[in-house]
Amino acid sequence: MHVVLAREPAGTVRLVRVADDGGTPDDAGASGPQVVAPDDLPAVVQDVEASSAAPPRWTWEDTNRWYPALLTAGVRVERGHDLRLARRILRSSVLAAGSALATGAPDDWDAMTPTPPGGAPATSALRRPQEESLFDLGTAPRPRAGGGAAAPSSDAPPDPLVELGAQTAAVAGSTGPGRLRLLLAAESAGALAAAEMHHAGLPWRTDVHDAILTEVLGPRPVEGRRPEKLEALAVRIRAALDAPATLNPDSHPDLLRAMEYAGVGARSLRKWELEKIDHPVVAPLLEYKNLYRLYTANGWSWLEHWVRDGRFRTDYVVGGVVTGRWSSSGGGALQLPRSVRRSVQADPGWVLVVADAAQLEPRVLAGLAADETMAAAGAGGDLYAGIVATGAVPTRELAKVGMLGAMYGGTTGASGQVLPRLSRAFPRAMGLVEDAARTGERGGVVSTWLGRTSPPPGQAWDAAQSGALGDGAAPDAATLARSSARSWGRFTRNFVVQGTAAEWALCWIASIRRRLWDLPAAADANSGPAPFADRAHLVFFLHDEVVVHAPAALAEEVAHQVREAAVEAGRLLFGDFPVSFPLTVAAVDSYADAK
DNA sequence: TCCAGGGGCGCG
DNA sequence: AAAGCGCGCCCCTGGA
Repeated sequence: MHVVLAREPAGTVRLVRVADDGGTPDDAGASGPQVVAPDDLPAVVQDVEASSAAPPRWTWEDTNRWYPALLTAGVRVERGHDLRLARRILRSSVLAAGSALATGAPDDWDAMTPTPPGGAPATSALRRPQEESLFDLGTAPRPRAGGGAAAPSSDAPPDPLVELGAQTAAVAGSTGPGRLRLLLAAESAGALAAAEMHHAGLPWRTDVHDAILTEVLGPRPVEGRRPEKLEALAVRIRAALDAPATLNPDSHPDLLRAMEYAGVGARSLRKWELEKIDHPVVAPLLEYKNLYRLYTANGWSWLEHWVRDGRFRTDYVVGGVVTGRWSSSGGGALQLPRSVRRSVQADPGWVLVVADAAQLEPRVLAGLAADETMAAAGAGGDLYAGIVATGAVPTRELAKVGMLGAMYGGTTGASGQVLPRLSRAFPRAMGLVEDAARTGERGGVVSTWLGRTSPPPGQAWDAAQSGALGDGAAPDAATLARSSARSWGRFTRNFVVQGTAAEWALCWIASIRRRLWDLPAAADANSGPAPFADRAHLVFFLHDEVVVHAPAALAEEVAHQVREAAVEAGRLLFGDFPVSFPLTVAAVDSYADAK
């Protein structure tokens, strides 16, 4: 059953129960719309959640518009339906292509911008790029505006009841109602998990982070100056180039000019290119770039702006990537460099259970393509070793680069060379990605296993294709057409794999959060705010990897549940097809100690 | 003074 | 242009 939350003009909230088939629920009893004041909502939600035989699907226009305030009040819900996310999927899915929802003109739902966690409406005008540069006032990655359990804003979207009806009809009339239902449920569960992870935050030891920075960069400098290790390297760079003290190593044009003058022979400042060059400037320059990156991206300024009260919080953007992966906004949460992961530490008496899915994408491809040979190669735990064991390729490294090339569209080097052998050994899996590539090259769309569909190429792509037509077309027009066609083919090739892997990961995380909630609360443990203060809970999610913060006594049980969740995710997607999804799981004090 | 874009690198 | 997918975010530059 759905419980739809609708904001009324008076500021009150109306709860309307809707059966899963779109009708009126037959457990009439207490049903009928219920109107509550916003302040009373958490208690009402809690009550419904506790008294229902099967937990209802809380249905709202945007999870972040409602759920953060519930969490702040200590209320957690089991299931949700995020209308905004669901609509985005249904509008473009080929499975629901004929539905009224998909064929209708764009409306306010399509124009909706996601609400950041904390509930404040997104006011894009407030978001401005950085206004200070590194050495005048110090880097300032800007935290989001907002925060606090703001009342839902007044720019109400159209009626959520109407929208739910349209979505239910679109799914029911689709060519894959089961798949779409699972996809929408998983996407919505992801939205709940994302809000919960924002609420809980990732445990972050400021003192440990500071110690790392001080060791690598030297003490924190006063504003406007480089850290001493960086400054020393700048001096060495200038010396190696015989350049004046005015040479600013942060200025690429300056640096390239000085390097050209010194006869270094580099065309760019990319790391891989510098590494090929034999010149005294290379070593200090590479080290400078390395430390500079740490200083600017994850230095003291980052720490000040993104870590509060021992927790790092980012805005997870569910479905922020076209393929269905999440992105994040704030703090570069999905790019935390290994060098600072030591700072992620469990609270005293707690542990971090870190799990990642081994070779997720090729395994997903095996399931997608129903390639039993490839699935069997993965049965032993190391898919690449399994591929070697079939005799398809001689080494694990070749198996790995070959599979990556197949999924990304690589054609050159070792990965291109082993492709024919992989195609012979695994015709179904290789055939599936090849078909996806051909479809993209023609300008077509492809879909993930559960029905998320790729966007069609844009106007520039169309123009490039038609530009190559006709006798008068310039030769480079044909080149452009071919290269953009191939490029789009690489995108669609990867879309089916990356997107289905994201679906597996959503099912995994959905299962994990449900299982964790079923574990016993720890009587004497206290970590962070309710409702997770005494319970194991998710604190980080990175495409194919999760971190759970758990009372130490529950470490083994959590690890077990995380593994069971992976099995469940595999079943949800691929039923009895014998593809396995093994995990690497570690219970550690510090994130740096995993794997 | 503002801001889009280039170059670069972190993560999966 | 590394050899190919998907991102966020840093700095600086240079034109408006």
